[in-house]
Amino acid sequence: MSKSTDELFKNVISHAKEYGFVFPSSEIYDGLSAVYDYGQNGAELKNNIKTYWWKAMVQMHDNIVGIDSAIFMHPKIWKASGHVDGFSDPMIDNKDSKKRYRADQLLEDKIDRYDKDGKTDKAEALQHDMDEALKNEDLPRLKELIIEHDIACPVSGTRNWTDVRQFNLMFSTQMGAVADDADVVYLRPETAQGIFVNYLNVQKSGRMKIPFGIAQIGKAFRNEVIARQFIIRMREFEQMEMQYFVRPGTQKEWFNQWKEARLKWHLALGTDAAKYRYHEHVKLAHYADAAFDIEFNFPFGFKEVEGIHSRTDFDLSQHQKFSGKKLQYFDPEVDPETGKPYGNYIPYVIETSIGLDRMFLLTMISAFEEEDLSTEEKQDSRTVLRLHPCLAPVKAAIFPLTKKDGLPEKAREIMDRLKIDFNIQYEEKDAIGKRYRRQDAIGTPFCITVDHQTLEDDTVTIRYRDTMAQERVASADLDKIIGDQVSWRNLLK
RNA sequence: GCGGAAAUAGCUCAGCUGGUAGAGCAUCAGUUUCCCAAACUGAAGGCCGCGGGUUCGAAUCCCGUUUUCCGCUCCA
Repeated sequence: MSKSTDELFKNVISHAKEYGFVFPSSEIYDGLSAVYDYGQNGAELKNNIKTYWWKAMVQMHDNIVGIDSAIFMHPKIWKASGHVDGFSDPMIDNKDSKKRYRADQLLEDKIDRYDKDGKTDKAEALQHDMDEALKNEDLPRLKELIIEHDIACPVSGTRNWTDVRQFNLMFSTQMGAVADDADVVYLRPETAQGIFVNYLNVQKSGRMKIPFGIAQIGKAFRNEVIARQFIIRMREFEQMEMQYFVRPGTQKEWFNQWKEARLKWHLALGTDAAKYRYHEHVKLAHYADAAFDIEFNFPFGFKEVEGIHSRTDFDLSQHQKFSGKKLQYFDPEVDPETGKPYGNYIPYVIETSIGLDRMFLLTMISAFEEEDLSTEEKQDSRTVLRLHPCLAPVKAAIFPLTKKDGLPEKAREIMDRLKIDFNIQYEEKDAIGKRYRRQDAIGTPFCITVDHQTLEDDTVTIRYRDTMAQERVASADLDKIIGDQVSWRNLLK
């Protein structure tokens, strides 16, 4: 990280706290690791990002509907999805090289080596012992096996191992008042499964025809081994996901379509296109047949903001298997090749999954500017958030030029009218210039000033955040001027 | 989880070799000004992250701990 981008990131974090966007959680108790709260302006900005996404995905597509599923789900769901097995690994660290390994993989490697050396009996014995230990979740036994079979760290070559520890990335809690193993439930580690298990409900009650999508915005929880870089990786985070159900064989086509549509959604906000890139997954997860990330160039490098994954029929098939309920779809459309309907099948799924908190940070970083306004006479600068007007927490601020002569009353009158449609702030404290700068800092696109002339002819000055230019307009026109700029039409058309 | 660095007012930071806390900005009240960081007067705000220890005395030295940042590591 270069010095200037490092500075930028630090400044954005300070700014986010100072102006009520993001606070460390439980700060008066020293904070809670990797958990953050959204403040008064942050909550508005986040809600606006959600609205933009929801409108673009649900409202603009007549074949996509939105749901809101519970965070608690049947524990079997996480067996079916692979999270119980895939999200909890026995790990061991080498104290010399500081490298961490999956204990079972170290043993697997050893088994392979035994096989290669022709020591098949040893290989079989170890395989048996390991399977036994894994089945019983006997972690100390796994370490014994590593010691017994003289396994050394591939990096340091030493046998100086820590104990084997279980890393489970899912948070668990008990359901029901009596603590009992049988009642363990997990906090969902992704929102997608809430969509998959409701796929049939939505399809039937909404009479959805393939292709169709189900969208959801919601919290997910992961007990990350390490969670850092501000709100990039949090233990509690929010996802905006859409699962698009398609006929098998057409997934490639839809995958490409969504890949492009999603990048377009990002770029519509006016963010520098050069900051974005696609990243193709070379090593695919077990459920996917194609995967692209949309990455953004954060001050600390390119990071995933959104993933577009072709998930095949893996999830629905798994749920059909584990639940015993048929999750197939009857497609009455005629296949031109066979002349018969496509009939019953389990749909394939294209997933678009965006991290809301990352999107929030991306938006803050892109908008943040420390602008030098110095002239020959005096030094001057301002901090301005160049947020898209649709996303700005406060749409307009209303100032009486002075605190007397009836100007505050007039200003309040205009505010009372505008606040029905827009989030408006009123300020009369301090000099006008200072009030402008305060609004710049939270990204308010318009400042409206009521002066003595307003009392005579009902005109006001409107000052634009980005250019700092002022214009005198009729107060009656404000609704339209602001309305045009903050209309979702600007992003969705 | 390992290694390194840091933590002092809302923010940015100063505080020397130990002697019970300071600046700028921000906040609040008032006076004055009135279209781009104005001035003046006053006020509030800190158990110096937390807990131990050394000492007559600790923001300062030592140990532990929490949180944050950086590098590994991890990342469905």
